[in-house]
Amino acid sequence: MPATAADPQLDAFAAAFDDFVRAAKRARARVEPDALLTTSQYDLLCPLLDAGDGAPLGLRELARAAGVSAPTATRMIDGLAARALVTRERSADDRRAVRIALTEDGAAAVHQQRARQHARRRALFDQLSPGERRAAARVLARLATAYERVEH
Amino acid sequence: MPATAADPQLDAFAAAFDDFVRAAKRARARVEPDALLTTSQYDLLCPLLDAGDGAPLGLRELARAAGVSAPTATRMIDGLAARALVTRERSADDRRAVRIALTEDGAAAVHQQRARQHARRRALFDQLSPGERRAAARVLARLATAYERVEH
DNA sequence: TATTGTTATACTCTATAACTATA
DNA sequence: TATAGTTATAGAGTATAACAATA
Repeated sequence: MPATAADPQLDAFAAAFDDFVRAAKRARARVEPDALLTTSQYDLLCPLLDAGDGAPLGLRELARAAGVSAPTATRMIDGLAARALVTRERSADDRRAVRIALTEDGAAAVHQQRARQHARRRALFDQLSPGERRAAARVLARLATAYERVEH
Repeated sequence: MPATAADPQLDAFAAAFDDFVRAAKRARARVEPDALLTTSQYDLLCPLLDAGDGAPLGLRELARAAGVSAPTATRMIDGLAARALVTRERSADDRRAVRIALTEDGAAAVHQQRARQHARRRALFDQLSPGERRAAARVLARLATAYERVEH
């Protein structure tokens, strides 16, 4: 029935991949409900925390890093500013630009989210034997580079 | 600075995990734009294809399998029915229930999506050496079970 | 009373196109 | 003309609460 010959190894790989994706999705759904930030908001604000100490960044910069369009970032920042998690000010040197910075509450929220993510990673890690840990790190890194080489 | 002692192995695992997630997200973004179905729609309709040959299922059944609420499934089915990818009929035996079935176009759309997913998996698989393929299948399966055991 | 599904409502995420203001 | 950002518009996905119809 299939157009291509069956490949048991590929089938095993695909099945494992599916199981992994589904398990990760369920795990995320279990944790997300009471988080202060959605995943998208976390991705958008992360560069501000990494820039450190209230250092502001431009909207375009945040949008590009998070992989969203500028209007999407504007909308998201609207909501986050309304919750007083970020400030948005017109830049003095270039009056077209805005300078977006984390408030204390905003930095705390991003920190909290990061800590949760670390805790989840650690809980997963803790389930593995030492050999499995090494294998997992190697495989995930390898898959990441493989993805980048697939029909760019 | 960190509250817990540094663990280079955990750090390597977490970094590899992050890289993997980001690479997967980028790959998905590259492929999705011209697909007939979104990922959510595909997840909702998959059980209908698996049930086979126009066999109808109830709305609640589809919602539960896809992990969404009943109103969400109703909305999604509204859109899919408007595009003539599914039919929705009141059941004769239980007049509360609706029977949702794929049309020919709907089945073709789900098939197409599945074929694309397989092609992407295969392309990734093809990047790996035989040893890496075995290791990847083993690790992904292991991580899936580990997820299920994390603070249920 | 319990179940199936829909409507009402509300919010987030997402994009493209058109616009403003500044450089 | 080019760049930074916003507004307008549109649509998907998501949920909870309230409802209708049927069992």
